[in-house]
Amino acid sequence: MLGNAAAIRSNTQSFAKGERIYTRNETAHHAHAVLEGAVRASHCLPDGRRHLSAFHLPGEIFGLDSGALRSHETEALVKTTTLAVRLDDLDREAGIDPGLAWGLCNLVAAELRKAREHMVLLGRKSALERVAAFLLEMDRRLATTGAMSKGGMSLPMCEHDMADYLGLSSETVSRCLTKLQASRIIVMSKRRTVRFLDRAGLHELDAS
Amino acid sequence: MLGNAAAIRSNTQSFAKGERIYTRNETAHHAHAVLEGAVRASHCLPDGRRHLSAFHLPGEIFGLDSGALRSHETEALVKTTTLAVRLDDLDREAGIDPGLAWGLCNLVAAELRKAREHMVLLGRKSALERVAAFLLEMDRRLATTGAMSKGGMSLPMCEHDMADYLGLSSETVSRCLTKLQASRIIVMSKRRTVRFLDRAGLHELDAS
DNA sequence: CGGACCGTTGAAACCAGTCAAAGGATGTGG
DNA sequence: CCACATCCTTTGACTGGTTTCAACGGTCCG
Repeated sequence: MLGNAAAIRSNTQSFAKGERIYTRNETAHHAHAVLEGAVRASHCLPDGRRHLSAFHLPGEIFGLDSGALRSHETEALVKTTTLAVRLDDLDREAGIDPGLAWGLCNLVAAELRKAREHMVLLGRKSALERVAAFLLEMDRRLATTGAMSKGGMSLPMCEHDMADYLGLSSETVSRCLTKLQASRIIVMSKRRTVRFLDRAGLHELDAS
Repeated sequence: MLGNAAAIRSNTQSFAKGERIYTRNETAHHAHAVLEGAVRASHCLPDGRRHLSAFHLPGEIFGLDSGALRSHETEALVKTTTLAVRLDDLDREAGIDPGLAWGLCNLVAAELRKAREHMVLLGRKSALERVAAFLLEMDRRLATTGAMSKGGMSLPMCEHDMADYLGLSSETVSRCLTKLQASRIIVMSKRRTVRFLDRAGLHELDAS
């Protein structure tokens, strides 16, 4: 979807675990398509409170939602490679190629729908509902990648990141995961590895 | 911005207070530019909990963020007129006119940035911070319209709608507004009419 | 082997939700 | 123009889900 047009320069970039990809208020140079790994987009309040507005997983795109300056910062959660596309090329080509511009518009619109859905979670769901919804979301989005083995789904983020994505404290996330295991709805054999025992039960808890 | 191209049919539509503009799961036919009035976008959970993902005010656009089917419903808060643009025309013209497609893409991207900022509010701010942020947001967005008279800013939505937008209960919104008045930061002379006494104090409470 | 990070669990405090009641505003129809 | 019903707003008392604080064991990595 990105980088098909000949006049758009792209290159793969690699980021180590924890490495910053871009920072708030920095000039935006590239959009990225995640090839491998995982990325978090974080917003901080002056007093240090943090919120993650998105995770970006393989096959997904980020860094398009920019004015001239970045509104948030992004970091690699694990070793990550992206296909980086120069925004000035994209801007120029999108001004010429309507198919490209319209395709990008629909990508961003889909992103907006997801964001609005997440707002409902943040505004109206209980802690257990949020965690259940999160697991189902990750299951869906990781399904296409190598993160699903027979042992279960391997999550790339720590519980603190989940908490900041879900508007909870990390302790509450831990308690919810413990409760889901006690209810025989999931099992976590290894750290960050989740297997569903009762998917219908999860959907019921999700409440959406 | 919308409807400039000759081949795009548009017409003004009028909606009474409380009238539905479109419903969830309905086929999307039009995008709208608000000419006058105000619109709420609402999402409901199966058990009746409601969340408002956006208010749309004069000069703003909504209904672009759609796949084939609407993901949420929209209603007029007060008597509202919109410029309605046929989505099939838009789709066809955007496939031809790159300037149009790219302009729409940037509109949607701006919408996405606003949505992500609102997530921070929903995920990490206290009730008082949310209400303070809301008042400042409305002040900014209503500044261009006739909603600002010498008596203050006239809000088009009730406190229940504010609550569902901010992820609070309407009682909590009422208590926060009362507290802001007791602190001499705002005054509400008439229902839904707010005047700022201490704008710096509001920004301080907002915490962003 | 040591240290930082991660995850778990318990106890206590607190913020916001819920329930309830009452008064005020708005709009309708007689 | 008034009577009445409905919706909106405010306020109090209580409840409870989540956060906070703290401590501990486990894991990963240098």
